Amino acid sequence: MLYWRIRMVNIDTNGDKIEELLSRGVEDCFVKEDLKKELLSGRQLRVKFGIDPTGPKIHIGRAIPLRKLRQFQLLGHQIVLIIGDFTAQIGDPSDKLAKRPMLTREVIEENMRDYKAQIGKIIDIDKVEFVYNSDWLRPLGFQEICQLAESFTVQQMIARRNFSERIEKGEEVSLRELLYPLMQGYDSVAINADVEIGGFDQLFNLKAGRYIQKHYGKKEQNVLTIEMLEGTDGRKMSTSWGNIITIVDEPEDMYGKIMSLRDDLIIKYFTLTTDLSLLEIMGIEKAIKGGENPKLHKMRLAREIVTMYHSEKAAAKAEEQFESVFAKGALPETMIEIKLPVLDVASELKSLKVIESKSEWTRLIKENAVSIHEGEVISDAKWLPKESCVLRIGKRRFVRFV
RNA sequence: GCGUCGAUGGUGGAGUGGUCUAUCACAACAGACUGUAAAUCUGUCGCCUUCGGGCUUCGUAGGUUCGAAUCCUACUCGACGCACCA
Repeated sequence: MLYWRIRMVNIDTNGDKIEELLSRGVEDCFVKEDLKKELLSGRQLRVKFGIDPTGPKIHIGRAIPLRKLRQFQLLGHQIVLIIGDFTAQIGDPSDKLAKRPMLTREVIEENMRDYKAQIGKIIDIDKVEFVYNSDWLRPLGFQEICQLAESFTVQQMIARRNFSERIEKGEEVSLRELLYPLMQGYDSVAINADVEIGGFDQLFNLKAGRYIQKHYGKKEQNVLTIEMLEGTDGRKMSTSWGNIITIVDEPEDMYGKIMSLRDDLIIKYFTLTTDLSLLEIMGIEKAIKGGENPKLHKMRLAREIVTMYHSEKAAAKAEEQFESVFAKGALPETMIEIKLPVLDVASELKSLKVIESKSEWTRLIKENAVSIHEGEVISDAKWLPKESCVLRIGKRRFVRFV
């Protein structure tokens, strides 16, 4: 009896939580008042988020919108994740000033494989509705597409910045790219979205959803754009810069990367990537401004993040190792080993890729960068180890002779 | 198809006949300092070396010249314009 009750959900309408949901890490909220009203109404909202299945690894920047979804989920709202398998094949012009190549079906499948396991670290996957937008986009015929295209004028479309810029510069903008926002907007119609979340670069696409929903006689979705997070060195996050932290990084690795974060980003990282209360974060900010050692707070940040994606235990262990290796200069647990009768250290190291060339070796020697662990500095490029020992090159490279 | 312009070290980007391993910035590496792999400062940053020096780089292949990243020719790739579609 009363089976349907099982499906009913309690919606949390706590005003403070809603306020935080609407502001923390949020770049822009459109229409804020309406969304607030909806959240307070006690109705379960359908929250849309599009997953671009091109990037297989989730880094902590990409995790921010997911964490925002989590907040919605904790209040009891329904998350709908749209796997953009169809749109990804078309290619999104959003943040790229260049055209993107079409992706093959196989590549998308490949990318999607461990995606779900990753997002499961952040949101409760069992409560999430997963949909593929090829389900409704692929069957559309030309007639329907024309009807859809009726929702936008060319003027509206080319007013978009990264189209207009390219047109001005005389670069080409393919018709296909103009179609992209229509498809993403149509997704909102297909799933009856009440709210859509996206990065700030998605603003145009998100708002397109509103036009298109209206065109189809539906209520317009509210839009929440999320702040972008800089990489550990302060530049834009990018795999090729090597400044990203993925949520599947090993604990030690994750911890170390966070410790190399620039001091001025500590507060932003706390705000966007942890669950610490805003009050507490303000306290930290004040403490650092008051001259407290930022290192301590950065360690706290590293602990929080590692705990979130691994465990408290892993975080403690990572911290311990970090302290012993970097702060106290102890040896790492594993290092490259070379069997002892060695005739030429430089070429040996070169073949093991410890150094790039013999010239580099000569330079390192000149810079007093090579030493026997807890022993003398080596100043002769032709030095040979007589007995087992550990060679330290710079701060981070260690080689053991056995 | 025709035409114009461009291609330089991990990246961006100078250099238009010799003084060019090639300005500069970023990245990277090392040293000092420290609060950590942060910040800052200093140095290094093609390869090999008996440390004297030697050798090799500027899209590819030739050519001119005593001498080329720099001039000429061909080719490859890229950007743009024009033509075709009408």
